[in-house]
Amino acid sequence: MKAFIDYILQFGNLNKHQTDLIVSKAKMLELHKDEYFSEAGKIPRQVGFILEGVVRFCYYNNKGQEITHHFIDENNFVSDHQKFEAQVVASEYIQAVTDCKLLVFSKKDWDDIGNTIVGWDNITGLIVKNCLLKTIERRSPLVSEDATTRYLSFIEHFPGLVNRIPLSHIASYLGITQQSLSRIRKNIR
Amino acid sequence: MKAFIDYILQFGNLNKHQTDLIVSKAKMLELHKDEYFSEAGKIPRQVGFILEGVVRFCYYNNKGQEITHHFIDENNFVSDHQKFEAQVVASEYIQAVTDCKLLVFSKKDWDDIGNTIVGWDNITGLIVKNCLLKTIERRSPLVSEDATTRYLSFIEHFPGLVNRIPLSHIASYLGITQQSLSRIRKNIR
DNA sequence: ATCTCTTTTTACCATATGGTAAGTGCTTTC
DNA sequence: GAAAGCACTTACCATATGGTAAAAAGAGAT
Repeated sequence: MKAFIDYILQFGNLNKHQTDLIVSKAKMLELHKDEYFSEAGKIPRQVGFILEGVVRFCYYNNKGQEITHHFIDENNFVSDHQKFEAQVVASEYIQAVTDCKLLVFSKKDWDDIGNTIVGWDNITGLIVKNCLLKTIERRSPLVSEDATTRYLSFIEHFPGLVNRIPLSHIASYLGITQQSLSRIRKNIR
Repeated sequence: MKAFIDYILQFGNLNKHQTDLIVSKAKMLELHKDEYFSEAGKIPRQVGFILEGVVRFCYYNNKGQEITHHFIDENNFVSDHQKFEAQVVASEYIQAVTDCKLLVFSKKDWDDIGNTIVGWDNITGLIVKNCLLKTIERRSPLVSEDATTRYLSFIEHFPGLVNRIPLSHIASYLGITQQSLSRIRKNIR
């Protein structure tokens, strides 16, 4: 819980009274491996903060292939945020890659916090911007890299995740086949 | 100028008095093809709004290759925004791909607007978020697509830009060689 | 018009990656 | 302990893309 508050305080100042309010709204949610946090075709009902575990964002392209385009691990927010804020149906899945423990906030509680704490919208705005920027910094360079470099970039950007995520998901994230990634792993060692 | 105000009003309400203030701070800037709007190693001094023309964001990778990772055209803001807000040196270039006309704001004028207009930070926050999201939506899918699909995606996401941007820049953006792109163009028609 | 410079297209071969298929190893279940 | 189910690795061949080089096509200047 401290990690959660610390995370938020990076983006703005809040007093004890305010952080207590936030914490009081948080519910605990456990997800088993492969369970969904939110699903395509459904309205995202909550914002989460990962205490333990890893989730991935994925969608299906027009060939029916499942594309993983983002991973999130401990001490980060997880949310299909545009869709959550607008309360409209999502077009992608957020799925637990490992068993997970999260703090979650319902839309109502999230809005309550915003209506009570002056400056909360500002803080969450900064957090969202920060997450989007990190996503771009990780994903965008892959476009111009070859498969081996992509894998090395992945290791650099997600240190500690390589051994916790199935090879097939990493390959999908990197835009290569799992056979290719397996071959690359062999060549590297 | 109307297009500029209309753009801003998409993200929040402002009265005539407020929009007049904003307009009064805007300076006109013309860039010739290939001139830089901001440069790696220098602090970005201004935020721009493109009235005419196209710019690109590019950097050099560790092999010395120039990588174009973003295009911006008419009626959009252009800014190395993180670096501009923090007033720290940039690590990439923003260059005019065609002759350009822009409205620009110095850091001081930009801050003045923020200190005068209540809610301005909120509006600019939404604009930045919106731009980042668009960037991700355009760039991220390329990772998992083959060269032909990338080119078709480009045409879809940047309609009207294909004929205004040199082939080499588009190829770089798509992470393929210009020879490959030329071959793909031939195969498509 | 001619020349120069830039941009785009072709060609040829080398190579990385994909597709299909099978094999290995690990974990779970009964 | 055998069977079954996953995850990962290998192998083989087909193919898309890269690298090098040259030719063709445009654009601009004198």
